[in-house]
Formats: sequence, structure tokens, C-alpha cells
Amino acid sequence: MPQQSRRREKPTRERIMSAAVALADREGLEALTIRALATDMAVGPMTLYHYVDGKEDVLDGMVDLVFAQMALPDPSLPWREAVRARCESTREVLARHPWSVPLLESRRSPGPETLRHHNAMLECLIEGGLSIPLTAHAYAVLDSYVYGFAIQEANLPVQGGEESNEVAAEISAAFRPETYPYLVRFTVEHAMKPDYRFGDSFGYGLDLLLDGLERAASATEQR
Amino acid sequence: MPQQSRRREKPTRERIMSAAVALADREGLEALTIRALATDMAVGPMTLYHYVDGKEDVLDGMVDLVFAQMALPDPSLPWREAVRARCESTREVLARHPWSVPLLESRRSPGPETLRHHNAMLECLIEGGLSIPLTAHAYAVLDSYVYGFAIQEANLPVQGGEESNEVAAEISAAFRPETYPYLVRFTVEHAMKPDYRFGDSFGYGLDLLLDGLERAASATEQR
DNA sequence: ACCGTATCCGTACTTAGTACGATGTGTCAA
DNA sequence: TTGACACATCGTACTAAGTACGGATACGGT
Repeated sequence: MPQQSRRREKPTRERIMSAAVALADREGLEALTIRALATDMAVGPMTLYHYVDGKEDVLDGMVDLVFAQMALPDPSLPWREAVRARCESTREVLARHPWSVPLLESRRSPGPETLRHHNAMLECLIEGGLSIPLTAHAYAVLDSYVYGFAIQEANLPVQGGEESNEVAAEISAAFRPETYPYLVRFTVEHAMKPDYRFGDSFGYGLDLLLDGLERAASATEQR
Repeated sequence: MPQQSRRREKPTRERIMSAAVALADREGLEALTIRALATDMAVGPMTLYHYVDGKEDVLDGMVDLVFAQMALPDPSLPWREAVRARCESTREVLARHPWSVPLLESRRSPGPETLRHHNAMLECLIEGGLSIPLTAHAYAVLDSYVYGFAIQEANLPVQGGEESNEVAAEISAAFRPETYPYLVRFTVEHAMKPDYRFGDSFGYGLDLLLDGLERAASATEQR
């Protein structure tokens, strides 16, 4: 009986990366061990080493998979639209894979998706008319913001309406209000409110940056 | 002979944290093991457990030490000045301790220095006249930017003038220029230049954000 | 039927965190 | 002075995880 009843697909590099991402999504990055990954795929730990180079390689592959999920900026759109959309998309993807944020920038060997992504961003900015130096600023500044926001979002105590309650309670309980009056006031008066959403600030700040960059781009002589 | 020749000071929680920071600065976060730390302090590994709760506790303590190095924003200054100075300071501290950036936001239990720091920031913004909602935006947006920038800076391949050369060479070598034309062009024409400094973008983006926030603050009715 | 190649994994070594309990050292009261 | 108790130190050892090594298995082509 040649082709039946192999309940698990044969592992491949790609499948391994996907399973790793799924595991990290499900149980967090610290639960991602070679052994756990192998168990998930119903093979022995050592089997994986025939498809990947080791755990570092797995992490690299996961990062590239995450990049692949981000919408590429569309060079045919006005640069501001294109860049805004890709930043929104990036943030959304990072929110879906919170474990990836610390990895994104720390991996040394960029995969093809990563490079493609960066190339498309640069295309939008340069073809949009930004000078090379302004492009450099824009690129650095926007990615800093997006990554930084994603980091913070990834580390919110709990995501959801009652997140704030827990934090507030925790903070208030730890010390007398006089010690950190502004922190307490801010937490109680604002962050605690059920309709407060940290994520709402993302678009706000993004537009601040884009406004400024657009202004700089209009002035023919930037720099 | 009672009081001489004790070459090593007795370990204390504080000294352990300092030594840990020094070790991480010197050899990187992955080299920070309990054993290495103990060796550094000329005690057995288990000795440390009488002063700290375990490695997690050490990491928490290190983060608080890093926060302690950041200049608190001065509430007696105009808010923009105060906030700008603290952001510059934060960036500088994080550049000095690159290993700390991924830790800062991921630690769950903020230390006293951390809380003090946040409290001072909120004081500057609120007393500076920003509404509470605007303060929330400003806070989220600025910290995103600062942390994100620090992350990127911490992961620059090499810091120094010839960093760009290496990256450029690496990137160019990996594929034909047609694959990622904008990336190649950008790298060669700009990032490769010896006087290009990634860090120069920090102030640029920071001012974009502060400009926008200031504008929003002036308009009496912000959102 | 035979063999080479690709795949798979049992075993074991290494590094790291840390629990447990023994040993040592200093302090102080009787 | 001495006994006793507290505190500090660390030797030993267990566990988890990454992964090197080499043997076993299976499968396609001759």
C-alpha cells in the first residue's frame, strides 16, 4: 500500500517554519523548543536537523515568514497612501505575532521576503519624490515608530477592555498614591476607562510623522 | 589580621545587578549566565540565590538599573524641552546598553526607578497643558519612537564608519542588483557613504513628533 | 535482488538554571 | 570562654534544552 495513511505530511523546511510560527503564536516564544516543535510534527527532534540548520535558522525562517505576511507598499499609489497602508499592515501582522517583534530587528541574515519588503518601501519613497537623504530619514523614523509601537502593544499586560483595571489595581496597590501621583491619576482617569485603547494612538502618531515628512518633501530643498 | 585582603566585596543585591549589567555590556546578554556572573564575583553560583530570586529577578533588576540612568524630565522646563531632553537621554542610555532594549518593555514587574520615570514624564506633559487624552497619545507615540529607534540602533551590523561597507558588500554579494534595485541604490548611494550616520535621524523624527504634538496642544480643543 | 541515497531517530554529551542540604562563619548571651 | 543559633557559602545533582554522532530504515533505480 504505497500512498495512504501517512497522517502527518512529510516535514519540509517550509512546514517546519509554519509549525514553529504556529507554536509560538499558541504558546509563546519560550515554549518554542526543538523538541516541542518535533513533537508537534510527530517526528523525532533530530529529524528536524535534516531540514534546518539549528534553532537560529528556524528563528530566521520565522522572521521571514512574518515579513511575508506584511502587505508590500504599492508604488503606483501616492507615496503617503502606500506607506501608510504598509505601516498599518505591519502593525497588524506584528500584533498577530507578538513574539516576533524582538526578533525582527535582531536577526542578522535577512531573508528574501525581508529584502523585498525593504526594497518596495524604498521604491515608494524615492519614486514618490523624496530625496535620498530624506528617504533615509523617513525610513529610519517610520520603522522606529512602527516597531516601537508594536513592542509596546505586544507587551500590554492584557489586551482587552479590562486590561486597564488589572494594571490600575496592581499599580495602585503597590504604593501610596502620593509616590507617583501623575502615574496614578493618569491610570485611574484615563487608562482605566473601558473605552481607552492603547492602539488608537498608532494612527495618531503615524500621521504626525507622515505630515512632517510630507511637508519636508514639498519644500524642494530638504536637508 | 581582621580587616585586610578581602579582595572581593561581599555580594549584595545591588552589586549583583551592577555586575550583571557590566557583564552584559561587555559580552552580551547571551553570555549572562548565573554561573558566569558568579565567577565574575568570585563566588559560587548558588551564593547568588541568597540575594536574588533567580535569573528573572536579575533581569528585572538590570532593567531598573538602566532606567535609573536615564535623566528624568524636568517639570520646571517647558514641556517640549523637558521631554526632548529625556528622549535624547533615553536613547543614549539604551545605546550604551543595547542588550536592554528588548528587555525594557517585556518585563512585567516595573521597579521603582521605572515608575518614577513614567511619573515624571506624565507630570511634564500634563502640567505642560496637554489634555489627558493628548498626553496618552504623546506618551505612547514618543516612547514607541524612542524604543523603536533604540532597537534599530542596537542592531546595526557594526557601529562606525565602515559599517555601511560591510552591509553593502554583503547585500550586493547576495544577489544580482536587478532583484532589489532600490535597496542596492540606496545602500550604495547613501548608507555606504562614510559620513552617513543612522543616528542622525533620531533628532529629525523626534522633532517631527514634537512639532505635531505641540501643534495639537496649542489648538485648545484637541480631539 | 541489490545497492545507494535520503530520511529518520536513539543515544548521549554539553550548557544552563536551580533545588537541596551540608558546611562554615560570625554574633551574642550566659 | 563557650555554646547555640542565624546567616552565608557552596558541593552535588537534577532537569530542560540544543545538538553531534552514527546506526537503522525505506525507497527508487539498475
